[in-house]
Amino acid sequence: MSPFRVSATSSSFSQMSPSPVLRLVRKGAWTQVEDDLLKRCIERHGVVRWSRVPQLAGLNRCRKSCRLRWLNYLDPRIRRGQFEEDEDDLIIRLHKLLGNRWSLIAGRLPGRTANDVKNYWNSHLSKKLIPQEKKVRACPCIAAPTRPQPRKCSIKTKTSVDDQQVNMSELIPQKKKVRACRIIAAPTRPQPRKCSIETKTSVDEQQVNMSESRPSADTANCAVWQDDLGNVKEMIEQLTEATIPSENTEGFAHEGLMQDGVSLWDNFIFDIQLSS
DNA sequence: AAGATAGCCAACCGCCACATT
DNA sequence: GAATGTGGCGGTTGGCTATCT
Repeated sequence: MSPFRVSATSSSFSQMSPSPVLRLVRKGAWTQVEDDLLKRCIERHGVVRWSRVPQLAGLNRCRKSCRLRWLNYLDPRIRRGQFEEDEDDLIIRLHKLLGNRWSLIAGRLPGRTANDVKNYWNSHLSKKLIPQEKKVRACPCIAAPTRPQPRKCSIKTKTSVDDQQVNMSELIPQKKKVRACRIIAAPTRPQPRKCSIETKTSVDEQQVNMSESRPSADTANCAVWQDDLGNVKEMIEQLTEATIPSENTEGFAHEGLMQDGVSLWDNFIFDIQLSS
């Protein structure tokens, strides 16, 4: 496969050249030279607008590629190497609470990136847990969706659509499918973004819609999970304090949970309170 | 030794929320 | 309010490597 592809996204045009001209953007594995250029650029300018980085660094890469490379590989704070047992344990427990919110989970693991955690989960931990999960699923009272799944609602058909998505599509008119899926998923997840007044309102609306569109059994399960989340902040603090020394979590890890001076956990709890 | 298969992981893609124009 | 730009996220892909037959 050629390392060059025609970028068809509008963002790729704008970030690479002032005029929206179709051009080739390099893709695929990064070379040492590219790494060096990107590193030097970040060292010199700091993390400025990612859209400017390719130009500043002299890289023929899109902004997303640069950002990803930095965040997942070049950032000196990244810890490489084997996951330790306590990290395994923490990931498993956090995943139980948060689902596939990899960035949040990674935020509690100093030096680990969301991509690392996700890959590690998919290749190691999920397999480890399959036998346990089967046991749980065998019990009808705790069956399947004890919590709504995080967003995964593209109209695009997939080969492996799980039962839940099928049910959902039956409940929701085709036209509203995409939006409605988000509505169902949203209140169950910590919102990593700033919580504006509009956002709060929309969460409230989401709640209403959720109760309209969800089958009663699911609603009951939702309620169970919300109860479960009642002490989530406390639980996670206990989890991380027990596993990761606090001085480690203060710096890198905690940064991941802060946005514009607002703790994501506070938003998370706020959203949970809204939805209960 | 060689081909097939499985596992890992870096990178890409599509989507979304928010900010700005 | 609509259009556009941007940053960020989770899911998925594809290439490389290790292991198996």
